[in-house]
Amino acid sequence: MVKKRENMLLDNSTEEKIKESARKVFLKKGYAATRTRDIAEGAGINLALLNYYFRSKEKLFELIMLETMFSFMQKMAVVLNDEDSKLEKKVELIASNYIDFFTEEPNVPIFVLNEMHKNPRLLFDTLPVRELFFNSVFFRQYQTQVAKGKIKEGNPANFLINMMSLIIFPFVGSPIFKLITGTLDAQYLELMQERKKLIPRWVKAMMKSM
Amino acid sequence: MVKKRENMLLDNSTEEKIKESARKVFLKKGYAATRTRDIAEGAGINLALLNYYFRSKEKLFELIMLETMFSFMQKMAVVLNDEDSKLEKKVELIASNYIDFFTEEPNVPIFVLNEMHKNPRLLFDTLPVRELFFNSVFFRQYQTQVAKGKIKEGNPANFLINMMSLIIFPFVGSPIFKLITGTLDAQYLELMQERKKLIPRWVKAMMKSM
DNA sequence: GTCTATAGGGGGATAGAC
DNA sequence: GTCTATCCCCCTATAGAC
Repeated sequence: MVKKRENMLLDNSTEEKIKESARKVFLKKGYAATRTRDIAEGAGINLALLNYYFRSKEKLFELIMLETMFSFMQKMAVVLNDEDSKLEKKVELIASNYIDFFTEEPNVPIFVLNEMHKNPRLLFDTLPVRELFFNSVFFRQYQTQVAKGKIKEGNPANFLINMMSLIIFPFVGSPIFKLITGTLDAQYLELMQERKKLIPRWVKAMMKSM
Repeated sequence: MVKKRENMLLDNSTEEKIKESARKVFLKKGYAATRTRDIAEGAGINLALLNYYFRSKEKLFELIMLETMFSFMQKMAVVLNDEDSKLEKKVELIASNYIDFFTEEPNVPIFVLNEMHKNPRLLFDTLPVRELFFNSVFFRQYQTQVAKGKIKEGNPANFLINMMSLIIFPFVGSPIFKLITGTLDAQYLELMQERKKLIPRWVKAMMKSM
């Protein structure tokens, strides 16, 4: 269902062209403000053809959403269950992966969060996120650290929330942060790169004092 | 321009009823998905009357947006410039104020962030946020701590970003976090309350190791 | 100020030719 | 598979009566 990036780029089928265009427009404008006409135009085809392939705007949207969330989760899942790396290294990898991902696709976070907020059902139809997290090597390692007293005992939810907040929110709130700090786009991206190394340290420091 | 809450609640004028309804619908659905018919219905008046008072959907939206952002910023501004409290106390107050605010109005953060992302111009037309922050007592205190070596030297932007991330993101990503951690709505709100006290500690711990 | 009625346009979806 | 033409609903905005 979800093809590899290489295949997608080589695949010049009409269906793929429409999906690429749809992805671009949906991510930029959100579901409600998107016009199927714009998607068609972006794909270099006709409106009728869009409906021929995907039946409706809604169906096309759900497909794009599913694929986007899947790639979103997958980035995490791979790292979470790596047996060879330690907890701190995993935090570093997660931060690094997501920061690279969002740097290339800056609209993904706000898009996913917003649509999810409007329609939480979209979440349930996807993946067993809950099991994915609690059965992970990552979580087991976290618990070990707590048992050893290296991480102060507390709600594990806070660990997850804090880590993801530090990684994702700077992208979600970028317009405000850029304005307040008077940072240009290029500088801001540099800052995000620096944060790859800082976030693991911060997470570590925080968790000692929960 | 922006009236006090007490006045708003007592003010039963048609104009105010429309604004209240508009606020509710816009916050819930976002600009694009909002129908002026729904606003009118919610206010118990007719569609024509809405345009009589506010000229257009867009004008009404801009007004609501402006007021929302204003109250958003004001919450911060008051604390930032308090001469009597120390830096750590300020972080505590900011966290506490925002968590209470978002608990009452859970749609505000994602709404503001999303609309701002779609149309960053909305930001520029508001307030001199930049000056507000850098000329604040808060920022001066931050610099003093850095000079004293109590906060490790680093980009001040990170201080702001991290604090706001820990405060706001849990509300923005609530659907996902609830799902992953298997938390019910009431429990999640409890968690947010607990975070009022935890966030200042975390911020402090982080800033020692920038 | 408030209403009813309607203009006017936009957008999603389909029929039907090629 | 792909196009043109068109349907039809929905939504914003306004005209005009009260």
